[in-house]
Amino acid sequence: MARKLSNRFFRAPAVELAERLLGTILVSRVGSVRTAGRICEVEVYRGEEDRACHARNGPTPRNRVMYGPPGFAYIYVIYGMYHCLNIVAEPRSYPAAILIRALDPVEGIETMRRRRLRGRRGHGGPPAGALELATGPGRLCQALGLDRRHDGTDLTGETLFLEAGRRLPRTSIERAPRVGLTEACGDWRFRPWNLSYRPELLDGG
DNA sequence: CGCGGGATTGACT
DNA sequence: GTCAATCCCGCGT
Repeated sequence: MARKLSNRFFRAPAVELAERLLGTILVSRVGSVRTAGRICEVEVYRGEEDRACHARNGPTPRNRVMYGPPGFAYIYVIYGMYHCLNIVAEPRSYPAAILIRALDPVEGIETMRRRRLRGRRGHGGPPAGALELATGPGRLCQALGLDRRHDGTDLTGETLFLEAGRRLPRTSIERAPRVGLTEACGDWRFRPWNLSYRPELLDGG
């Protein structure tokens, strides 16, 4: 059994935590089923001054978890039909979170497939293209069975937690601007706070 | 209380 | 490449 990461792991500056999250295994135990994937893309949202961060206008009912201690899940609804999972970073009262944008599935893959099919609009027939299980923040929440009820979950608990994985060398981490931001974010739009790696680096390459 | 918009996705031209 | 789905949030009134 892999080592579950303790609260100590989360106590790091947000960008550093984002680097350390890459390559770890995110595990959910929802409905007594275990599903897990290796984190391969994350994004940093940090501080009220960050115009892309949900805390940009101060504390609200939605973002309250971001103002709490690190190591908790901040989950919100987006576009009325998807959810996004974040991991709270930085000390209490400093709002910051790491958006989990993509996983490489490693466990419970049939469950993930079932949840993704059930979650599709229209409950339609077979997918036209390949069914992406956990690439994309909305998709991975579906695959892991996460929704608003898991907002505020302690990531050292039994429902949603991390297991140690391979720590990536900093030089193998790709840095890019965050995805999906508008010009209203000003220069914050271009900060290279999207972190990812090429999965083949962990497949033996 | 109304209204604009969103850290997305999937279907379609 | 375009565009609709779908609804909660957060702000202005």
